Amino acid sequence: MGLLQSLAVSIRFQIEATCGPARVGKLITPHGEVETPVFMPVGTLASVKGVPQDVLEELGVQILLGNTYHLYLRPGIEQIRKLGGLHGFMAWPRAILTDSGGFQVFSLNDLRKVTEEGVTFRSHLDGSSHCFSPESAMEAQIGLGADIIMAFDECTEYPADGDRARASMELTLRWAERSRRHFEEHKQEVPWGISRQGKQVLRFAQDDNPKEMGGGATQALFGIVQGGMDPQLRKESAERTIETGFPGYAIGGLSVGEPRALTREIVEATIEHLPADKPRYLMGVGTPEEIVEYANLGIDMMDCVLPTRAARHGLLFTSEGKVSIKQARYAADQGPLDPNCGCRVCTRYSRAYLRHLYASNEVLAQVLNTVHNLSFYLDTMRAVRHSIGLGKRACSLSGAWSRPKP
RNA sequence: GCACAGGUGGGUGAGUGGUUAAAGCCGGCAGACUGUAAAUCUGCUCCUCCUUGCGAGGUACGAAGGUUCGAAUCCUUCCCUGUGCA
Repeated sequence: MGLLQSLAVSIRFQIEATCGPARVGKLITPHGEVETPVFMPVGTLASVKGVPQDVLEELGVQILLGNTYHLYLRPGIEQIRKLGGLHGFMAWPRAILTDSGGFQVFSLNDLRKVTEEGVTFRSHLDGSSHCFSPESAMEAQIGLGADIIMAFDECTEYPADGDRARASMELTLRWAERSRRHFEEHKQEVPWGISRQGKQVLRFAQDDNPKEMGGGATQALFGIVQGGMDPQLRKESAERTIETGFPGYAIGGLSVGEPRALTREIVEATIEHLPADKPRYLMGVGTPEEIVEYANLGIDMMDCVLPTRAARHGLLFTSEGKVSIKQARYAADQGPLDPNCGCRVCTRYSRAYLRHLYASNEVLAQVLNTVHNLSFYLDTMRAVRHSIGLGKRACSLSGAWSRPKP
């Protein structure tokens, strides 16, 4: 691998304590430190649906996800680049990770065609035709300017037979190589992000971390391990992705409809082949109990639409289990959503009010529900870091998660 | 009092002789949601029974009668509601 220089300063990962396979650490990015294990809320369209950026900051969100495919279609990469990159555009001073669009190869099943070169998509917005290749996905992500960007991969569907899983894995490996090559040749400094007034608004990065990152930090490109549900393929995918060389590794292709026990099995089978000193990112996971479980297994980063989407659908996660706030039983319930939660929603509003907002289709229902769910997830991860830091295996905020509902 | 228009399941509202226990929507109940085509989607929602099935009975479209093989749908009377005129 001597041909390609190793990356200039992009991110650094420090492990501070471990407990078995679990670890707590710091991911130092051009836009601040991220304490790991971390849960990353999903903000596909440069927005965590329903929650303003300042509220996200107050909740303690340290890193957000954005999506290349969606932002490419609207408002367009060039537009965002001109407006200060994703950070400047959405006025988010902390870290951002963009997904490459690889997942849309999977989820937009009916609207795409995969070839060696890349993927031809039909826009879900207007039906227009677009191509994504490893190179163009890198170009787009360089334009967006997130701190961490992802290799362009193919998320293997489930179920997939052995031949299909291997072929898909091989394709992802070739795309990983192309992604890295293109990125190395074209990578740029992460834009600080410029506000409307022309001032630098991203003071956190500027003031608190200038020496760490030297102000000239580049983006970091992570590789993605595929291999379907076959531990052998996973091993091979991990080893060969590592050979290509990335500052962090993601486990992709899970949470695609397989049984949960299998997800865990594959995570364990994959994780043992990933380097201990690099961040490990499990993509698309999971429920509150799952994120705890995976942190215990040594996963450092996770993201999932579940807390935000479920919130908009009236499903709330609490220390006492799931609460479907839409139910009429809460119509006169004056109690807090979660008596053990200190979030701004639980300390201020009643279940009856939240239920009313939901039933009335008020936008505020989505806002408050999302704030609570994110708060619950972030609290859970804080507790996990605390426990692992103390050398204890983390446990879920409540046993409710592992108990069957009464 | 007269003239029109109406009275349908928890609400609203289709249906004007037979595949109608009765569309759709709302409400109610249950469920799904895991790198966001998702403020979305899926069931169920008269009663009883069972072998839970495009199952068997029973009720049901203001009330009571009638016509008809068959009526929410046609006729008669009554009750009620809205609008207009006195």
